[in-house]
Amino acid sequence: MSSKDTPAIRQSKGGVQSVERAFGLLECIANSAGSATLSHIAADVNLPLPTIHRLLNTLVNLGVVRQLPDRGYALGPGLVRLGDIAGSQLGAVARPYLRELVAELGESANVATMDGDMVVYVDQVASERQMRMFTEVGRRAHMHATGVGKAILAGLEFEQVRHIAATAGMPTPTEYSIGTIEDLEAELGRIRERGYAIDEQEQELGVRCFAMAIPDSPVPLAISVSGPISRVDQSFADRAVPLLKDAAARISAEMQSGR
Amino acid sequence: MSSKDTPAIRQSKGGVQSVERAFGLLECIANSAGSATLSHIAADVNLPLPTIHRLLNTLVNLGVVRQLPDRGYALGPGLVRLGDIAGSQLGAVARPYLRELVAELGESANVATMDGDMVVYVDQVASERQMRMFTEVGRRAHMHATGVGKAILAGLEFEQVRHIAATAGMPTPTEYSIGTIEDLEAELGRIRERGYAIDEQEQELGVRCFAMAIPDSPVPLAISVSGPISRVDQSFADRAVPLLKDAAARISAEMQSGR
DNA sequence: ATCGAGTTTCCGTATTATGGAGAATAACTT
DNA sequence: AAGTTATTCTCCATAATACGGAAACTCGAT
Repeated sequence: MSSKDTPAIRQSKGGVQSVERAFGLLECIANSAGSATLSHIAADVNLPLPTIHRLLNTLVNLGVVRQLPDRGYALGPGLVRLGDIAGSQLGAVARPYLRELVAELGESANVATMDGDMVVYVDQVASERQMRMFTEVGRRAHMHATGVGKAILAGLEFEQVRHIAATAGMPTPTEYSIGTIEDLEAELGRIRERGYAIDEQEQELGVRCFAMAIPDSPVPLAISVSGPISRVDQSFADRAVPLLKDAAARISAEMQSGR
Repeated sequence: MSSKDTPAIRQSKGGVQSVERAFGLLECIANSAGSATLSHIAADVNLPLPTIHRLLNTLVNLGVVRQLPDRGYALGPGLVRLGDIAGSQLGAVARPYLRELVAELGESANVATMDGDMVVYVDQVASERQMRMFTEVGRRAHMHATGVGKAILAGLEFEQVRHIAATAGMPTPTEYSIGTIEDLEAELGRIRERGYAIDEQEQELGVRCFAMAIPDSPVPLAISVSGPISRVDQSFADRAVPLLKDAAARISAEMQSGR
């Protein structure tokens, strides 16, 4: 999928164009699943070949792009590192609060963000229980089928929700999963009303999860606690929801204030 | 830990300095756990304030850096996205082969690359077993203490191995871990001889792992299968090693051909 | 061996990033 | 609260830097 509307490279005034161009190239390679040849890139971004070549060379030297033996270009391991750190730093703000949640509730707690049209878990504090939920950090999942995802979606315009559902699709991991855009819309309404999302065995059978979006977050962010339905019942919810709400508010405050 | 030897910003000739500087700043923020203020950054990289400011502004506009309300700077979600794509693209080539390995052997399989002086896991296919190994994608670990790390080291010059061990250090996570450069050298010899690496409870007690480097890879890459010692025994090895070898060869071939 | 698409190097030009000086804003002090 | 200092941000003349046209080169195909 080369691109939809040839975003070229956004040139905001006051910006350093070499840098903007460099990231334009990265973006372009990212969209060109796998490798991209020099001329293929040149077709996408509208720049003369020597310029692109010089820029790419610089990126290769930095380890951000790697050059394949067939001279194609691909994203390099340097980006993996930076992205990983970026993710963990996002999660770092929330971690102490997750710890509190786990300590008070005894079930695993997560933070996730939206990346593109999916949720990606950026941090988790696992419960000490023998049987516990655990979600790999970095794992990506469909938004409509997770508590955190639905919590984030509830804060978006429906137009955007529709677009996300369209591009990412709406698979149903379990028989309880939401499968249609209408059902999703209705569910998001309920979430907005009550202020938190419930994942009722929608992601995995036997697992219930309560999730809440972090208000006014610079990036979309949500936290959740989850565990087996046997333990995570109504009385659990009664204890969990106020704690979640409190944690979300404090995380929000801390992100606002910088840190 | 501001930095060890103030790497400043590496200025390789023929490179675009704005871009090199921009990544220098990202690197600097990455090292400054969490946020970094403008002047804090200025102390690390040796550049005048206005220059840094302009560069950071550009990065903020690109979504690669986010500015906190207290004017501090932190890595942004754009990097999470790029890093994630970079990782999945590295892993994408290997994933189908990992799937095969998991299907045939029933234990988790991983791909990792070397980034700087550590290994970073770029993809994993987890086994279906209840008790299973799992390694977060993006996780970094010391090279001498992991199967994949040792497999990669075995393909390097000893001078380089020595340098990596010196900069990264040689901690011993378990009593079986390799703790001295001499032992490591000897172990690498054995690995070269037999063609694959064994992690014998060196990373985590109770876990054994067989790893093999991908030959002639554009970036250092290795794959592994790992699981509890009870299941991952000699008869497992007999089945696993040929499969690993085959997978490594096919991944190598596919990476050579580009795409 | 010849061709041609794609890639890389060269180098004079002027566009682009630069950083000193200073205004504006926030933080700290009395 | 008002004064003081530290830090961040804006301007703009300067020249250093990135630019891109043209040409050399590499590789795969005929």
